[in-house]
Amino acid sequence: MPRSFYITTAIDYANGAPHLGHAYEKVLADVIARYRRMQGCQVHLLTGLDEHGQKVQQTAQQRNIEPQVFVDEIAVGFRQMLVDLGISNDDYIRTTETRHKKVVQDFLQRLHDQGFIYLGTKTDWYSTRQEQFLTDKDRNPDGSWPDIYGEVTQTTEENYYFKLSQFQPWLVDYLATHPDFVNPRFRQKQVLEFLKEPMNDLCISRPKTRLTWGIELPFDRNYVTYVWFDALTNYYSAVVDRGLWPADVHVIGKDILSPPHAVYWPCMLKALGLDPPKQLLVHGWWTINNQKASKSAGNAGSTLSYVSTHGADAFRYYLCREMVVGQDADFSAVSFVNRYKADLGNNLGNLVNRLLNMVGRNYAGSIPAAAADEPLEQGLRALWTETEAKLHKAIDEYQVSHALETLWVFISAMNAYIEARAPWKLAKSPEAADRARLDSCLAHVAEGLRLVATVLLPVMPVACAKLLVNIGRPVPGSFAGQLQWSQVCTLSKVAEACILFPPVDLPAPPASV
RNA sequence: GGUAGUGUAGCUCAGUUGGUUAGAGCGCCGGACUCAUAAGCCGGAGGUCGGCAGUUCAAUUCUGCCCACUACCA
Repeated sequence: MPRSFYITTAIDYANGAPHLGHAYEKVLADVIARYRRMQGCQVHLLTGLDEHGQKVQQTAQQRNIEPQVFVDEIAVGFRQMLVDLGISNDDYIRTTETRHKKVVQDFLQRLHDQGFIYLGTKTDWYSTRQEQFLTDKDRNPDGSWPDIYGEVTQTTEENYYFKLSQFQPWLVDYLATHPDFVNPRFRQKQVLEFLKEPMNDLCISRPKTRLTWGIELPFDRNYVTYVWFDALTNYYSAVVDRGLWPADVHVIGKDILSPPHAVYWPCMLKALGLDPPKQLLVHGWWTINNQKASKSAGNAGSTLSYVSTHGADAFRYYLCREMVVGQDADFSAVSFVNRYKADLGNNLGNLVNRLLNMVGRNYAGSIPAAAADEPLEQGLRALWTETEAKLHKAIDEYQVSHALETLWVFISAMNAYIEARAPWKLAKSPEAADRARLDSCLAHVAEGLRLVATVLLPVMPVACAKLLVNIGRPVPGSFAGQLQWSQVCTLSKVAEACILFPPVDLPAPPASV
């Protein structure tokens, strides 16, 4: 019985087009999912779309269409992005689906029955011009309201509240006893810091007079539920029939760690008698040319164009290599092109072609068996053993960039190994010993590339499959028995040539991007 | 104002459970080579590891204070 592994991304909010942040989170989750699949886990990768709420309702109104029609349109764009990026999600949940609504209502009813939800009143200041509630934070320093809000009136509104505060002691204790709940660890400290202050109960409803585009409260038809009980529940509603709860990892951005994922969600689950997710993997934000990615700057979407110019694999590699999970990273045309040319084209792609050409020239395209075994060969094999160990460690900590860094040390070493062996000289030697060295050289590079391509499949599925096929090897569906240094490439027929990462002439990018 | 993170070579960043000459990639300079996507290899220049103080035989790594930037909170 293979171990199951349930991993999710945050669901994207259906207001606007997909951008780099959306893309990265999917890629990171997908790489982890593919890696676990190769390790033999029964993986379930979930992503989806958050489709309710004020903004969606407003935008649909402005366009004079039904909200459902609007989100259906948005969903097409987001799902296309998944296809473009090669994301291997097993499911796609939309919060307007019946299967989701049923679970949300079931949750709400159960909590209401058990007394965890109550009706409360709250007095607020409301700006009719901005159609939003204001807090003291919005005031001018002198206590007056800024002009942009127009007339500000005091309103009293009844809403339903979840007794969040009563779970605070439990949560503090849970975090103390589960130091790996939030990865990276320094993020967990921030959550604990947040929990030093007493929490308020969580408002979970909006009256239909203000918001109709949402899931109706099962115990009061005049209200819909608001934001978190709807959005967070997707992780559970999508797998309710599969018995996959609790999730192994929720991949999220740092902006929605605290309080939603680290506070609301575990407390909601606790109240329902369900386990919290096993871990939250929190990534940072991308800047673009050292500037905040934003819709107004128009820089966030344009980065996705590299998928079409350089391929999804290169894009995935760049994102994984450049961002240390947890930290912020910067996306720039210069660094993208550098990574593409240097890491992918020169170090890896060119190495493949060196091998194919030499095997073609000297062995009629059939990989020789290793004959000589000297310190150069032993060194390369020892480096692989070391590389593989580091790689697994890095991936287990979800530090994909470290894993790739380590792997490129090995790729570099193969290039250096070829120089040291100088097969073009060996080929001209009449000595039998030199012929044996030539055999070994090409056999070792072939085997090294097989290992690299295998272990890189989760990051660059298409390019690595192509690499394996071009050295005459099948594409494995599992790591089992595939990561030891072996002689399986012997007598494999290689392709004549293979350009994995061709030089790309870029259309002159806008100077600002 | 509080809390956290970051501050290491020109640029982007690793790393150091405290210990000999601090690392990588890119960029730059020089060299040798030619199997290859003018790729690859070797060598070199370049750093008071943010500042100050403390602990220690020894600190870039630990502690305290300070400075700068970022994020969250107020």
